[in-house]
Amino acid sequence: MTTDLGDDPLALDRQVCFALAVAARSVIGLYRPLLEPMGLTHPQYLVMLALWEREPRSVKDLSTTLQLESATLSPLLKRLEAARYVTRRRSADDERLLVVELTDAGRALRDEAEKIPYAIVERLAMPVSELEDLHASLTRVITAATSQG
Amino acid sequence: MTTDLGDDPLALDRQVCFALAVAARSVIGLYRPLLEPMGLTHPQYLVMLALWEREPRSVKDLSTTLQLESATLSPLLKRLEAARYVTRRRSADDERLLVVELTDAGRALRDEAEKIPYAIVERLAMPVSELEDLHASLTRVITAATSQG
DNA sequence: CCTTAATAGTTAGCACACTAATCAATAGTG
DNA sequence: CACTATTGATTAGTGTGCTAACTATTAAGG
Repeated sequence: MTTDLGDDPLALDRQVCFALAVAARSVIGLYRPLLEPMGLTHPQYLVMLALWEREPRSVKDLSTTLQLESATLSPLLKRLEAARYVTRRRSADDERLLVVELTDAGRALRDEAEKIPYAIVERLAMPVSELEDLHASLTRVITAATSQG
Repeated sequence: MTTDLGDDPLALDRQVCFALAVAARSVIGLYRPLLEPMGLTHPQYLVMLALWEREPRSVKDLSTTLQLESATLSPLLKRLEAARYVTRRRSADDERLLVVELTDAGRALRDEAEKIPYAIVERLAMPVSELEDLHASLTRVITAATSQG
């Protein structure tokens, strides 16, 4: 028994993957002008969010938390280090681990960043409840897609 | 009056942008093993979907439809041409326009692609109704984010 | 111990995706 | 008709994001 996806399963305007890709790019585009004065890209912002929550963290820890390959994080973290927002050093306990820590400048950036979520919600001009519904729905998709892709 | 976003507006697990980015990457990752035997990446697949719907299309047309910059599409279309799935030629009416058309091989690929949506829905193991809700929700976000970002 | 396997990061290479700059063709205006 | 602005596409440069191959460290087994 196959699922019924209508007469044209390849119709572009029905593809969830297309809507996901466009929505992600659109929303990230909303962050661009807000992050640019802080000298951050969106993925760098996500790393900073993780570090503002808990610090220090290893690359492995960031990789698990942000669902990014260490191959992606490596150069990104080097750019954050060049921007003087983080430091990178090997752990004394386990020299395989690279420990990422915020600098004072990186910690100070948090105050500035506090404004961003409000600015985004304002620009989206959507009820917060609908954003919460969307978030819950996305979480279910992530679980489904990563459980045994 | 400011919107109430709770006690920590920067909490990673509440960021819709984070959920959007992870969901998009996760779902696109689901397509990878299905598209790889066809020699397509996910953005290339979206271009093919657009062309299977209507053909020929200019780069400008694809740019509007897929919400991608022509700077992104230019090299992508050259790769699709190298793979013998499309042809590229200047329009006779308006030589600014580059006309993209499917080859026979590109058109034939559609039969193979028909299976993909069903394979994805099966892998996601989510009710189609919930995917439809998500799609509607994403469409509203896209409208909100692109209306006057 | 010593070999072997597992783990953590880095590097290289490919493919988006964006901005900015450029170029050619067309459209609009005096 | 000539001048200018607009439009459509390409190129260059930066920054993800992936896989695969590699190095170094640690853990596990005989």
